[in-house]
Amino acid sequence: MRFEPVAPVRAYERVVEQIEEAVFSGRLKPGERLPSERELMTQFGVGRSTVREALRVLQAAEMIRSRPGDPRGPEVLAASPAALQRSMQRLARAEHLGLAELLQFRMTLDGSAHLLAAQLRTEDDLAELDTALTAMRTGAEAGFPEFSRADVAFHEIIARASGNPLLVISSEVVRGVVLELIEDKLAHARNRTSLMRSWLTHHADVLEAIRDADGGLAAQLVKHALYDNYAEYVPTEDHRLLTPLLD
Amino acid sequence: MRFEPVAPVRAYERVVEQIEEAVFSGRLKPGERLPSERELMTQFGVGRSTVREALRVLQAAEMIRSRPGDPRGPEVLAASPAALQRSMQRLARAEHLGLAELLQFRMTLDGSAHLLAAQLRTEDDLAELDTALTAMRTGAEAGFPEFSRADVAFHEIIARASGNPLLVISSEVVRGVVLELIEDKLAHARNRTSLMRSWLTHHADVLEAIRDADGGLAAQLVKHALYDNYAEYVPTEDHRLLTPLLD
DNA sequence: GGCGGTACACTGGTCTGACCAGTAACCTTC
DNA sequence: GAAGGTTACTGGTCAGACCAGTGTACCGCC
Repeated sequence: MRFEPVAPVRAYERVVEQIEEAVFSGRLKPGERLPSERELMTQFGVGRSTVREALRVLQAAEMIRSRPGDPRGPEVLAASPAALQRSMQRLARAEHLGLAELLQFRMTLDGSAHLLAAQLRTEDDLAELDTALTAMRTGAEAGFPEFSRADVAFHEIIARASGNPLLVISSEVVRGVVLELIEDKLAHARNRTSLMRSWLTHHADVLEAIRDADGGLAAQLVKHALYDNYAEYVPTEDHRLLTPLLD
Repeated sequence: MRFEPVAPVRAYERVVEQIEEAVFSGRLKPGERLPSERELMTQFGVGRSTVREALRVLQAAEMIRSRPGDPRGPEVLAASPAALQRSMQRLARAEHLGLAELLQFRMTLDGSAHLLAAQLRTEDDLAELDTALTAMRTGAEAGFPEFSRADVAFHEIIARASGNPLLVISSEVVRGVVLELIEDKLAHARNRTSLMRSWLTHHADVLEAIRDADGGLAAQLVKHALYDNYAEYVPTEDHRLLTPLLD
């Protein structure tokens, strides 16, 4: 017979639990409001500092948002990958994750997303991808930020067509972390224009493959595209991490 | 010319930023201690409640841990995927992620990990996998928890051999979320023994494939193993999400 | 009656000061 | 030197206060 170590339960933790439970169970829907801190403090029977620490934790988890002066109280937020993204960013910084690892991971995720998307895509998805591609073409002339937005949209449609929200979120998260790592290198206009041109042709090919329901090809294309466009920023000794994914 | 929306910067946020920066830059290493709350409050020039809210945020991010009474102060923790796991768990609950999506994601991750591991594995990795497999054999007779531990170790060695910490962490996280979802269904001893037997033979095959550096085969095997063992818990209408990954 | 502006009640953010239970190191005692 | 008690400090919690800011209801003006 073995015993478990006991950990004292803090008051603010129990407050967090109750509010969390209310949100997860659906009793509190996004957009609805929590009672004010002073009201919560009487309902929970704790001091205001305890309530506030609980709200801070929930706010760090991106579950609520409070604004001073708003008489309606703290707002319950819709679930978002923002907290996940922050956790991953912190981990990437703390573990000193290199571009190679991130790129490897993104090639994996995007490859699978494309594979699945090619086999599960509907006609609506194809139409959306068409409009996203033309948006990229016009965006390329308007400037890098516009192009980038259209590019993100294209990727997101594919990830969504894969039927897996986790793929959508993870690619988005990793994409953000990667861009944060190399954004200074992308600052030069020369790199940008060649990058945009390259991505445009690649995306057209990918769309073709997805239309043909050729998942293997689509996955190949996107992995090669990522490699071709970003490998130059990866230390040469790390290339061996990437190449196995290309066959 | 466009303007950015301004958001007031809270005092506790600036405290968080400074401590975070000290940890990320390496000035504060894991195991080291922060000054006490009362000391921090004079150093930052803020009240104790502000310091405490900042520490709460950092604690929610799994960066520090504080224990009442410890005169050495709050402890700086090593980077861990715990926060990531919590974020993903919350997201899974809030988005009502089903077993199908989670399993699809895990098949993707583990497949890639096996593919990479087969091509990048060293002799040491193979030796470790050998011992892990025998540990599973003996663990299977000792009981489910022991077996489960050895099983996790096996997966972790493979993930580590893939050279990608993100794969290690993500599989671990998703694995945890999946198990939480079906743990009640695994409670029956009958299910457990057949599960253990099934995993043992599968793992032996996988080890073979990895030894032969046949990444494609290893990936196939693990995806099929996951499908065979868990698909029964997936609603039939969601099977179409999984099957495209099996070819 | 419609419309602007103002007053007010209330919000969250922060600070101060206090008390408690618990820890770990020190210091006594044998 | 070991055992046990003392003590100075820790984090957890509460109470009460002040401030800048917000949304609304009200009121006077046109």
